[in-house]
Amino acid sequence: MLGTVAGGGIGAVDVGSDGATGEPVELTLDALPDYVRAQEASHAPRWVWSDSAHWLPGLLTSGVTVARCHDLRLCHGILARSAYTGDRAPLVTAEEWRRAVEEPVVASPTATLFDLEIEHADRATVPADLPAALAEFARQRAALDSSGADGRRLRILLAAESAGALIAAEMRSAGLPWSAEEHDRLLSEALGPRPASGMKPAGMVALAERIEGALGVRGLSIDSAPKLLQALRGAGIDVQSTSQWELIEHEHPAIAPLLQYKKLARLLAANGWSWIDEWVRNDRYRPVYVPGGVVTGRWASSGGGALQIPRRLRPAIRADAGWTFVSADVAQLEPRVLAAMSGDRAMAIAGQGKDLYAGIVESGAVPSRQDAKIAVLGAMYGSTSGDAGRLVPRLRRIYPHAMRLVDDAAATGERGGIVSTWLGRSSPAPDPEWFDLQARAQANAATAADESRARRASRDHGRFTRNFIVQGTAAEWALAWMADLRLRLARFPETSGDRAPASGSAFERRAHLAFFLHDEVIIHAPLDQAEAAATAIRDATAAAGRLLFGDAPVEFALDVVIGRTATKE
DNA sequence: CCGCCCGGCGCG
DNA sequence: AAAGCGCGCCGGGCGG
Repeated sequence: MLGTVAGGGIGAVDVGSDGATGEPVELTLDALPDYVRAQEASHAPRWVWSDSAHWLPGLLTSGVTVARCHDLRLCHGILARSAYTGDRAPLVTAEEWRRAVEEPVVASPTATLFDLEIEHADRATVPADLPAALAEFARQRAALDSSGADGRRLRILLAAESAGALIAAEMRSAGLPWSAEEHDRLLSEALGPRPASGMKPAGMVALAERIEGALGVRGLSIDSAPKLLQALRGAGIDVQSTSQWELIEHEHPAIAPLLQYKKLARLLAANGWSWIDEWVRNDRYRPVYVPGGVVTGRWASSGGGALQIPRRLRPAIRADAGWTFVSADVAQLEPRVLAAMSGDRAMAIAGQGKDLYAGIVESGAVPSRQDAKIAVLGAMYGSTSGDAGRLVPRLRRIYPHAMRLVDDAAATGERGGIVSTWLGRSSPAPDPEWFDLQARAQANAATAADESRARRASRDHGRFTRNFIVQGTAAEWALAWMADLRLRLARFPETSGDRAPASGSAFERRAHLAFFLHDEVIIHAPLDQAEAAATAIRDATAAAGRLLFGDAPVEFALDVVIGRTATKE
């Protein structure tokens, strides 16, 4: 247990596995890293602290890593909302911890970008002092004890969520190896050489001229959607918006250069040269990962768009000399998770082997792989029209258990109810306006418009809860996967080879996690540890499946690639 | 001038 | 004009 004490020092208390607390120790901030290092060496406790994002960056900067923690902020967020929690009342009424449920922490990227001092991570989030931490930990233990058999799943979820907080901080500390040179080369190839600041790259200027010529307009502001729309319509192109999926339907000489222009404009704005200047230092990109930042339990990110790096820039992810990447992604994670949680044997069998969609085609449900994909995504997202609307009912016949689970989740959501993931992360209730809308539609004075608005809101929320249980369970599977993998990698020997100067912590001197994207990890590994890291990923995949779903016959198929650039496919 | 919303598009 | 979930970020445009 770690917390601040009056006067600005640090207080620490040993917490036994039975929850018994020992004598408090008082430390100065400077003495903290050595204290934590010593505790790790002697008995590797599970550190209980207010907020990993508060405590860990400074420790990592000092070269200290911790094996396990219990993150009170993240765990409060789960327990205070979970339908699995027996008695939530004491947590819900703990006012000072409410932010943990209401708003995920988004660190200020500018404040913490290259300076991982503890002071900078000290944002107003949840209480960081020792008495508050002790009180909250006691509430959380009591909440778990009141949860009966569901407590087992919640405990797994809390451990996985807390491990995710460690991984997020460690990955930020390590950074993603990134070649600014390769990035610049890719940009120049697409856009032309870097222009003076404020100027458009030559590639975009040339396309703009072609677009103006084709539309018969001079001085068009292509970047202004209203002006562009007006110009398109003026040229006889009957569109309602300027989005690419609508433009692509029309035949006109302006369309091709316009679509190309939009691609380049996006690349320049989101990941152009100023992105490199802002986010890449010493061959490292250091995004802020936000564990639990999405209601479903997925991570969010803040700063540089870490979870939206375009595929075409993947070649800029470049391992250090003497190192390589081991990249792995899970094929069709979400449908596999759905098969497991619903106990749908037929769907599980379709997923035996690499490609679940091919298995669905073999089952005879649909004629082609593309149809299988549309049908499965449609089932999980709640599509009712188009190809998906036609294909989903076939799935309902062949995989009744899987479909029943998501259909029930949707029905619950349409009524304003709450659904939960496999391990017990629960969906937020609709806001009061939603219930107002439903009540108004039920009233005697309700108009047809009231009823249709209410029905639409109801369906919208049903699609949200339908997807919530699958996306959320996939997210906790991924957390369990990474948590297991992280501890396997931590047992690798430290490499004796040369290392880039950016390295600070011990975990960076062996194979370590460098990137995570929902169903995909990238490990940065010394060349001689790459094969072992690949094995660790495969072992972690099996372990995560067992931890969540026991002996259910579901396979989680992996694509593993070893190489110095982290390209996919 | 600032904050906010929104269209649009990148990722899963 | 998206059908069909979850995000973050950008620039334009608007209201204050």
